[in-house]
Amino acid sequence: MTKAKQALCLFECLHRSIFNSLNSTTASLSHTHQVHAHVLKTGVFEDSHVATKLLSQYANHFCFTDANQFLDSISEPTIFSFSVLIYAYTKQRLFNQALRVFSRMLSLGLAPDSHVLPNVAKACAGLSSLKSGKQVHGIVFVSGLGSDSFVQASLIHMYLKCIRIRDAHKLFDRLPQADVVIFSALIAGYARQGCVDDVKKLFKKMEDSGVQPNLVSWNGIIAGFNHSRYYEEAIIMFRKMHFEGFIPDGCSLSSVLSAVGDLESLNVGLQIHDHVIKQGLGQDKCVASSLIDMYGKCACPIDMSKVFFEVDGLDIGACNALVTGLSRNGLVDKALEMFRQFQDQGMELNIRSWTSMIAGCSQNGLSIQALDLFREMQDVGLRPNNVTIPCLLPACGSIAALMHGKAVHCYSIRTGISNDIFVSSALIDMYAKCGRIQVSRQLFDKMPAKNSVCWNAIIGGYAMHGNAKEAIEIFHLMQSNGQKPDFISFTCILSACSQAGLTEEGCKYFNSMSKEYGIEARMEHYACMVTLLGRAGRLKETYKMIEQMPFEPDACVWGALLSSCRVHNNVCLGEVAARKLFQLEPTNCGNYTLLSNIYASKSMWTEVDSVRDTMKALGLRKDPGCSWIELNNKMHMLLAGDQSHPQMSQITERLNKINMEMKKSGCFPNTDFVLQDVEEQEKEQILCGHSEKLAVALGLLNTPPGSTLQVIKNLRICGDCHAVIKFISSIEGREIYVRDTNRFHHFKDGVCSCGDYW
DNA sequence: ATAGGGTTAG
Repeated sequence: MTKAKQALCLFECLHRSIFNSLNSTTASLSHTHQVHAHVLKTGVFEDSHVATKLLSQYANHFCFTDANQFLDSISEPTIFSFSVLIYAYTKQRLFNQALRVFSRMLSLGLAPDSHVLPNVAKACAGLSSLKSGKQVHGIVFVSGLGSDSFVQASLIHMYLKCIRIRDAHKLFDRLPQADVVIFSALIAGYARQGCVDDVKKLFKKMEDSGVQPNLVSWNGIIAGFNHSRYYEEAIIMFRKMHFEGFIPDGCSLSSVLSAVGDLESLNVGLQIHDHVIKQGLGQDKCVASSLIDMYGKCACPIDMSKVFFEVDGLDIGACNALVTGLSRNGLVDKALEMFRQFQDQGMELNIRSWTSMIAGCSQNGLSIQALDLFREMQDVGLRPNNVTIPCLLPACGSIAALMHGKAVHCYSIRTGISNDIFVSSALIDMYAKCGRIQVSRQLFDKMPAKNSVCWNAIIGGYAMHGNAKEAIEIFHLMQSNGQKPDFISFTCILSACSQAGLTEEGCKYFNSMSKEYGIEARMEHYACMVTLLGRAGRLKETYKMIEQMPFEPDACVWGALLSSCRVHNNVCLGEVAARKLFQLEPTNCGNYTLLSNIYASKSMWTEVDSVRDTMKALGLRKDPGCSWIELNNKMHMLLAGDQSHPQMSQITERLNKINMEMKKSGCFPNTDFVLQDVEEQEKEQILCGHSEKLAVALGLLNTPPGSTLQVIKNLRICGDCHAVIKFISSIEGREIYVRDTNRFHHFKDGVCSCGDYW
């Protein structure tokens, strides 16, 4: 053998070993780089096999920059090279990039083959881009590859993902013969649309054509029904599959568990959990996530945590399910703790994680925290979407953070999600809670499509503002527009009637519920009726209604009665309601305070002391009155009697001045509202310290004359404060909105929108 | 190197 021949042989061996070393999918990145360098030196990269191998290695390592550079360096890239890159991009769900590579391939005049087209169709499906999908279909048509079964299946799949089930079916009907893969894809597509009958029909057709469904076919149906919220159907199919002798795998179990969770069927959930254990699928990430989700939805936080801690390693799905489940079960502090722990552990939290935590805070009264998290989320580079926004907005509404709410509204417009039905309903509610009912109405009128949530949002908004006329108008408009009222609509309309003192109207609507609409009254409707009748002073009638309720009244109903008794200072019924409430919610301070205030209004100081002693013995402290005002984008919180605000001396000075003015014009402080056994002068002092007055004074100090003020209070507005704020609105020429626990008070020119009825 | 099925935010 000549030396040259030996060298060539050696080179070939080397070449082959390099080639083989890249066969392993686990070849390290540095090794790939070494081979790349070697290949560049020796020039063998013109070998398309080596080029393909190198490209796929880079793709496996997510090194798309290197892969693209390499592709650029090849003088005459083959269709293989492009194919590999498109495949890798599709696999990484980087569909846009996959399509970009494909169009580059086309521009070089390379004709697509039956291998690359399915991946391209898959990228279109992944993007749900019907436009690109149709283009690919056109290319398939021109290329004459339309009869390739892989290509056909991928096109059908693309149309299904783009919710073009008819187009998919058209292609399907043209197939000479469909195999199990095609049937399964189409059936799953129908299930995703919730077309129960079509699924059954196709299933029969499949069996008639002699095609046997397999596990994947069943899983597609179960997942599809779960996706389209046909939860019962999903469970029925799971049972059927089991009955047919298929052993459910991780895919079947995760889908069916999700459906079980939404139905809150704990017993079924427990059975399926047994199944999971039997199959040894406890470590499957998706199964674990849906188990956690299921226990969370079935109000079993302990079992939920157990599943979470039994899974090895952290999985984003499981973490998100845990955070959601904890908040859902009122353990929002624990949820926050876990959320921070995940962050500390370097977990890469996604938009769902943040949205879930924001929703948890928002729904559990932690409004400020929700707003902080929203900011923090954007700081780490995540963009809120059409789910995040409706989760955050209730927090803005709850503390009347109008500036934040407006910013979120602008963001929704910029990102094109403001027409989303959930987003716009949440905006309507937020503006109403921030006192801007006219803005709510404008948004409502502009909505292109409305569901009951939107109608209820605007009716509820009007109710909160005491605009019963508008609320009733919309309630009827809703029906003439073909939208049937649901039980929430009635809660809104009843509360509107009760705010406005429309007692007879309210009774009429209440009676029509079951008679005309077939909606049985729920707890919240009875609570509204108690408020409605109670406020009108018809306390005996109210009590009779409670006694005749078809189910056991809850604390809301008794609480409504107790509040009415406080309004009319009815000791006898108040004691009855309070006794019930002390049993139902022994740690709710508000109930003790109300009873004590009823006694105090009748100067029954011994009884007042006795209630106070009970509270002390239970370790309870009265909820302090608390008001908020948003000034220059910052929320200020003022507590009754609290002196700690930096502008407190100015506040006091301003209030004293107003007091003098009032006395001059013949108005004196109404010390009946001080429910303590103290001297008259001290009573005046106490009234001056009420949080709503402090907040209004702070607003006067920090805003230009004539501008509108808005205050929210955690308790019902005090009668003296109501009188003082009316006076302020007149002498200062200001519109002042005060939202208390029940409704809005709109003070203008010395009168209040509630007509002094609240 | 190519086609069908999974979970976790409102």
